[in-house]
Amino acid sequence: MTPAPSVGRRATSGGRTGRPRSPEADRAILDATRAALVELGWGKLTMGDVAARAGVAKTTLYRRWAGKSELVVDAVAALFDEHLELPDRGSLQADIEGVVLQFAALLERPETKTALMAVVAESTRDEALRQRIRSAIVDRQKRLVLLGRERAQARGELPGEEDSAAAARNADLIFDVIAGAVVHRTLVSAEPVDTAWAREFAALLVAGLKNL
Amino acid sequence: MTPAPSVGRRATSGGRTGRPRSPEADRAILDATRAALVELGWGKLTMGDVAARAGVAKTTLYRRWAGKSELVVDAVAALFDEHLELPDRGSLQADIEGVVLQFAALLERPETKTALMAVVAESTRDEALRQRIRSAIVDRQKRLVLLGRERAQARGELPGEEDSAAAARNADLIFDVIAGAVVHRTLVSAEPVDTAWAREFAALLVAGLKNL
DNA sequence: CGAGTTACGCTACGGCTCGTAGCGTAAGAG
DNA sequence: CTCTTACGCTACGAGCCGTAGCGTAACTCG
Repeated sequence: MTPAPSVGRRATSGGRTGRPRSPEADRAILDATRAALVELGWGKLTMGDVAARAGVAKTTLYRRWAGKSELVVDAVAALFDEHLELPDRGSLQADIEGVVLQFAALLERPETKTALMAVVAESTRDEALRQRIRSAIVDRQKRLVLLGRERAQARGELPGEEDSAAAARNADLIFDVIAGAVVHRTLVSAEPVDTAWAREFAALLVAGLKNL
Repeated sequence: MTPAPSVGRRATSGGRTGRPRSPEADRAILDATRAALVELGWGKLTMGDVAARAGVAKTTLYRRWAGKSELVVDAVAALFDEHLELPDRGSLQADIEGVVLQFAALLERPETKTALMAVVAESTRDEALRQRIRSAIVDRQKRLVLLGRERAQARGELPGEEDSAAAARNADLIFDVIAGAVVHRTLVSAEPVDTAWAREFAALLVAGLKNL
């Protein structure tokens, strides 16, 4: 959980004087942002519109977020916080299917569908935004991959790694394969990620991992 | 090759009367679009700026393309036309490495890097744009996958498919895995796709395909 | 060659969004 | 009660959008 999505941070109850920022405003703004994404999509979403929906002055938005990209990242990051977990389903194959379906469920929401690619595109020219996306969204996803591999190794399905650098590289590879495939299927091919697809994909990946 | 990137088509030399559209203008506009993408990125690229660079009136752009998205799709599609091929490297593993490096080389160009994700994001709310991207870019990529699989089957590295519907599903799966992984590695993880990564990825995929 | 048709360049425009400044007011801390 | 910071509101210059209108250029057909 991000305690304060603001740009200039403050300790929540630590010494700082003056009027505190309204937490209700934060919630209202992020809710309004998600609603606007659903109705308008990334392209037609404007700061003024979000402010109006949230019942807040436009200047208040700019006091907390540098622009549309940062605002939207925080708005969708909250969804990732709420909906990402990895229950132990007993086998590597089943765990992968689970995480795939979970990624897909998030990506198929109209809010995230229209927003994620857009902010990533922006981030190719904005290193700070890239870092924000990484810490707010990407790293949270990657944790599931690391957890899944640990479990598989504990079950004896996968060998433990000798070299820790190679282990890290391998985790990055697996992460790019899983997340990339789901994203590409959903947004580029525009085909649904259903249980059948998840099963075939997981089978392919497990076969690869066990026979490397 | 797209003979005419215009919206309203005309037969090139067929009966139509009136002044023909200037092919030099087309080239100049698409060149200017790519140059503007390199310098400004998707977000700050404007139609007026492209028109000025191309030495063309802004109205001329709008006579041919409905908007920024369509223009950029055609501009980057030309790059895919020029740089996509699949020389036979003798093995499935080597062919995959080749196609991965080729995708990556395209994605790492500043023009495509900033533009591809952006237009895909737009396309989630614009079916016509989605089709344009599909026919101008995605289908061209997918051909390489189909070709690579045929070769592998001819070499005896992969079994021939029994069910043609299953074969098509499988090709889609492989395509999403390859393209998705490369895109995710390049744009989200922002790590380079070098020969080492390509080798590891190809090894993983080949192991999966052979042991399904 | 002349008439018809389409493309082009140019100018101008209303409309929208951006991001900021300035002001008076509200809400906590000491 | 005073200090400090957040808030709402208004207003603004700037930039871009997409289109209309006009005169001119290029090509086809009779």
